[in-house]
Amino acid sequence: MKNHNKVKIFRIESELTQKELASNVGVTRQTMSLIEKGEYNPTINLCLKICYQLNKTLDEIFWIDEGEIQHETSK
Amino acid sequence: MKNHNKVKIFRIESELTQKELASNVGVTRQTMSLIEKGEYNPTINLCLKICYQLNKTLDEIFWIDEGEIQHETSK
DNA sequence: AAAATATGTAATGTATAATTTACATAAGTA
DNA sequence: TACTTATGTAAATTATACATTACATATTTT
Repeated sequence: MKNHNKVKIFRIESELTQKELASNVGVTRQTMSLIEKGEYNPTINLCLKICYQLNKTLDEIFWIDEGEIQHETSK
Repeated sequence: MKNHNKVKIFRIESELTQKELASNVGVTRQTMSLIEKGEYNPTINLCLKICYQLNKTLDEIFWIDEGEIQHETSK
């Protein structure tokens, strides 16, 4: 299932590059790229670290309403 | 890093057993047990499914303030 | 034009989330 | 007493999050 989130939006607002954000939360740039594109399903601990860096909450960055879930069949 | 959350609290409020909640979100009872105990670091998709079942948001169940993080050295 | 920065992505490897099977205990119930 | 229900946990396996290395393109800067 695809995983939209608002990481890219808030990262740019914070004037951070993928590399900087990735480094700050302890993952690689590639991992951050895939998370932004919704192609990885990050763990809650990593989501929390991203929240702390971007000064946002889980709901602000990662909440998806139940009706909006993208299942594999709809890609 | 240990992963406290309020899954157990809200599960009991919802009068669900571990088995029922696990089955409803598509994991095993054992996995749900470990998540409740903070010994697994679930993915955001699984967290969202748990939220939908318990009618709560990510912040209500999984938010942890940055200062409250338990690192492995403090266990 | 050349060099540096920012991002995308593919292939392979490693760490760990989650499964499966199984056994254990406590508490309620027939 | 036996039987069922709810939970904890351990060992072995599988699936997948994430790392590593590498190469690509577009944009900016010198």
